[in-house]
Amino acid sequence: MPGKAKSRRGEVRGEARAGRPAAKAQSPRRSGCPVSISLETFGDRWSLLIIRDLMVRGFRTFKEFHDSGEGVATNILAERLRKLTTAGIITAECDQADARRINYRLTEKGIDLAPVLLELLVWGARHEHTAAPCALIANMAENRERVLAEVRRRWRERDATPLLPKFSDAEVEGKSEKRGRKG
Amino acid sequence: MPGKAKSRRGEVRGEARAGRPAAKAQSPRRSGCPVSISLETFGDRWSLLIIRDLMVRGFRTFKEFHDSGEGVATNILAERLRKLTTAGIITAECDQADARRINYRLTEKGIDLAPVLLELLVWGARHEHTAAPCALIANMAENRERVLAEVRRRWRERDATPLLPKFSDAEVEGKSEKRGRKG
DNA sequence: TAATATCAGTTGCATGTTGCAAGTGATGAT
DNA sequence: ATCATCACTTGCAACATGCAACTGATATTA
Repeated sequence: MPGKAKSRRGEVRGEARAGRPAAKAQSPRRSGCPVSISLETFGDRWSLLIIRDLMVRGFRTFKEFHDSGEGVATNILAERLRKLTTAGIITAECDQADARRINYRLTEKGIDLAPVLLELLVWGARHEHTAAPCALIANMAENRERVLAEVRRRWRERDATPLLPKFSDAEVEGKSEKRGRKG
Repeated sequence: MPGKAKSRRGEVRGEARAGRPAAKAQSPRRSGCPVSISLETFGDRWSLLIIRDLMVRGFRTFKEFHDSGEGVATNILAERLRKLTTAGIITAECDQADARRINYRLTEKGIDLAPVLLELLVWGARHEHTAAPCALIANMAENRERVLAEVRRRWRERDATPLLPKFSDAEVEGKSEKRGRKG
């Protein structure tokens, strides 16, 4: 079972420190705003990249996430998978064919993050230098409903075919200025 | 001018450490994925909350952000405002009527994050215990285009009327289980 | 004009988080 | 039996965060 830590530092802490992000549900210092609460649940970089990889790359396992090219540390990856499982955004199940492996999957709650990921994708491709093909992203931006429906269909049917490839790292430098980009 | 630090720790660092999120544009370890790059630009919790406050609460000043009820530290707030300015997501201009104040504003690039924030809001209200009125969020979810158009209109016309109130902290506990929520 | 308050930060330091690299235990392949 | 693989755990160094006090500039008040 993932995340079965023998002990955790800070576990015996008293009251949560004022101002520190309330990672635990019972922390008393928490805004009631849905955006704030969402960010507490999954808002860190690595969690969102795990969700991305599950959603659009068809990844399922710890090793696939680790080899995504983003440079995540194994202890952080393990910790995020545990947190996302606890939050009910993903599930973990042992691979029947290979007991070493754990297969992760988005839950209903998790797949509902598809619109968030799609908007991040569209924004990033429009405003930053990326390795994403312009035509591909433009098409996704024009057909949001269709893309989201397809994301959901692949999730429902456990179809691991990637919706997006792994974008090369090396292509980012040297791309021309984006149209309309300011600042 | 905001963020004009006398000195910054880490500024004389050599090569960026492998695996550390590439906060600087020239870092060599960066995925080409738009989602990953977006998260590097503004993906941390406090940055997103600043953008939220500019976008839907009509906040403009350092003090307003600080008093948002989220518990942000002043050094972190100052740092995030500087980074968001550098990234071209917000601008800072001195208040003509009061030279002590700096008024922050979303840029074109920044207001384009409205769909991301709206999806976070909708997801959070649907899947977590929040203090947001259900009818209000349901209405926003049903009329995404209209809400986004209104967000843009208020931005364009520098209309600081809040689109959303500050949700109380105290209401989060004790709300009934959300419909359809699992985990 | 002097005293006080406000604004936007800065600072030093303690604490928490992140990430490296080595390592572990269970399992599968040879 | 040996080796490789998978999903982690571990100890520790480096970095990030946040507290509380503080600063300089500016506005308000007496």
